[in-house]
Amino acid sequence: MNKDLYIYNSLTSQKELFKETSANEVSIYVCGPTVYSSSHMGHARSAIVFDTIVRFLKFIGFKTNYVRNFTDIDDKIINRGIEEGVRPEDIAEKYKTEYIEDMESLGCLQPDFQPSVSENIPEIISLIEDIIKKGFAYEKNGDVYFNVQKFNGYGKLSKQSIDSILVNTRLEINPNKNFGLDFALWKTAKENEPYWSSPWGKGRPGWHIECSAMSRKYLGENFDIHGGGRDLIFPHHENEIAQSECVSDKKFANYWMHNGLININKEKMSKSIGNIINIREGLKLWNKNIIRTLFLTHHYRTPVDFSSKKLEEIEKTLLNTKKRVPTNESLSTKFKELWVSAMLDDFNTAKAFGYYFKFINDGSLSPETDSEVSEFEETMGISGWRDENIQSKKDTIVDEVRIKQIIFERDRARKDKNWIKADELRYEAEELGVKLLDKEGKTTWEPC
RNA sequence: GGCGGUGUAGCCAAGCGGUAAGGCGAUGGUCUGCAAAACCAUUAUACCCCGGUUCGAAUCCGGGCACCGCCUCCA
Repeated sequence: MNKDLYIYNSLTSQKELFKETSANEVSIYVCGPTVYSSSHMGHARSAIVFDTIVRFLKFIGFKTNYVRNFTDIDDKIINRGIEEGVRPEDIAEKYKTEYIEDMESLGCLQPDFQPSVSENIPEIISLIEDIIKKGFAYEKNGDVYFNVQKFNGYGKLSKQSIDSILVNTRLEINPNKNFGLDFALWKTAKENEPYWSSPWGKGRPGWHIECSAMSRKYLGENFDIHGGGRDLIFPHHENEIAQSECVSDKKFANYWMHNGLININKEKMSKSIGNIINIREGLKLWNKNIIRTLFLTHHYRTPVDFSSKKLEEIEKTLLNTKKRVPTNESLSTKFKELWVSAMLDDFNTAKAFGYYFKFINDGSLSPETDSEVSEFEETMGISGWRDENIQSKKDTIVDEVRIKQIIFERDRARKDKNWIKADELRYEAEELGVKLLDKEGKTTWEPC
């Protein structure tokens, strides 16, 4: 079987043959959440995509060093704390715990490391000192800023020149900055804000520097894969590159992977529009296998429309697949070969799922005698789903006593071959929101 | 405006130079009093438009049109 793995690299805008820096190991850093509110479907997609990628890398024999951070020091957390009259660290702790629980509910394996900014302040300060020493940053009134113009490759990830960014960016007016695009590595604490002591006074890290510091700490100055949502390309990842490479003089991440974003009913999901779907709310309605399958039947780089119509379709697909658990003895050795080769081509889960459905619906797989199906399901993180009740929960309130009465009456009518009466009773049940099912001489019902 | 991306059946979605995966839906059939379920079968000479390269293009190149994202906090 061909073992070459190709990855689309956002930095070069093309698929490249993957070559690990350390034999048979993959180091991967994925940007995690800023913990100031409940995590949403966007976090879910990113986590599921990279969870599946890591599972697959393991499956083909790599050892993985997978790091996903928590940004637990941030203006938004502080603001939230002020709003709620709670200490910022309590806000962060609450949503960190929630996030970990949510990821587990979604069937995502824990990363090898889940560091937080608050635990890495010394590393951050030391990195900022290195940047200043190299002449790429300057201190002004207790703030430290990165000198964007000094860094040669600035804009290489987002494919923009400093000039074009300058023209097209709304810049905050900040007298401490030498240049509009310079960004903060360290910010002076205002009154009542949490702070850490530093060579530049009491303050806290800026956004971006934490990922440079933590990836350096856990994976080294040069590592294999850096991932995150598309929306992080600029400025977050662009700034990470600048901060890291100016110090190390090495390439930061070899491969940049960016997952596509979520739309809700064809509209962009965003904080400003306010159409965020929380993971917890989603999981009340949709089983994790349905959510995973929705995401994984799309290529990770394309947008996904998250709608109940779509989810219902996936539910039906999965239900059908579940019913068609193959029992025959035919062996289709091609299945594994095909889905693995799809995955080797830039983690094409959508194509892999196509083979999965095809082979199961053909009845040409037999999980009892062959581990191929479970191998696939394990890699996609939907293992064991056949044992679970994947049906969505419809909270229809029904009058069970009345339904039983209808069933009884209809049963009698059917024995009398009074089909007109029987049908009338069926319609009556439907009006009560219930569908009657005649199975093996017995009548059952389900909400419709 | 700058940069990036997308346009494939009713809907969703793979495909990335060799003659259109898969899912949902729909239609016909078997079965059932009727339904439902299940099973069988059918369901794009065709990939936004116009040119070009090629023996061959949904796939590459040029030019349009439409939609989306980033450029502001966001996964």
